[in-house]
Amino acid sequence: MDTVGQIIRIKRESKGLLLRQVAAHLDIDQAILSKIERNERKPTKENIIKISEILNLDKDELMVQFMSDKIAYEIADEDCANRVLKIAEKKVKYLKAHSVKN
Amino acid sequence: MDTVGQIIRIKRESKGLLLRQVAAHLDIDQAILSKIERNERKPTKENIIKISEILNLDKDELMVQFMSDKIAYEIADEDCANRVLKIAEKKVKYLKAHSVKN
DNA sequence: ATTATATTTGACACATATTGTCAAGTCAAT
DNA sequence: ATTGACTTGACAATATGTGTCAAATATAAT
Repeated sequence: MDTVGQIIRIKRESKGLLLRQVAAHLDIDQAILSKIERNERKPTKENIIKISEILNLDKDELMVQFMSDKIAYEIADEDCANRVLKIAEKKVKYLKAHSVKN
Repeated sequence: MDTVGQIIRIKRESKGLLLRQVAAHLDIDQAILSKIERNERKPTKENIIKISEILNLDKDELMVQFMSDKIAYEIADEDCANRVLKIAEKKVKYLKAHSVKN
């Protein structure tokens, strides 16, 4: 089960890029990127987009990993976690069906 | 599709309690409770616990509604929302299986 | 062993979001 | 018009998120 951080680090290293180089493209300090890769900090959506650009990762896929990470950590300690996800699914369906269209 | 706010308001009224009375038990201003019931503000977990106490609502059930609300609103606008939930489910399973036992 | 380079760490600053208070406003029933 | 319940919006306090910076710690080359 890969975390977003692991995915990023492995890909960055496989491309032979330095923290400094990738961080420059994200316009953040390399310290933050270091922490993101070790799951000590969470990336912003902007970070995810820029990272997928420079590392040739699929943006949508990385975003899915990012958001599912976030949700999983949010509820993993609850014993009713699965019920929460089931009901959230229903609510998403409902919201999508009833939201104002763009 | 009921929101947490609706559930609370209906139960409070069925018990003939005033905002003021319930809010006092939660130790918050009634203005907040009013907003919570109209889904203008989100309750904290503490709020949820206290509310379930005074209104004789099932705490776990209310918590499930609360958290699923939160997650649903978080991701409803994403077109990959369902994939996110599916993968979050896997990650929860993984985290539960590998977490340090209490 | 010294130097050079890459990464990690932690203290701090700043911005934004959350959570609450308060007082004035609306609304319905006398 | 007064009262009681609720709502609203401006504000304050606090917590959380996002980033910088410089020092500490690897890692690798000479």
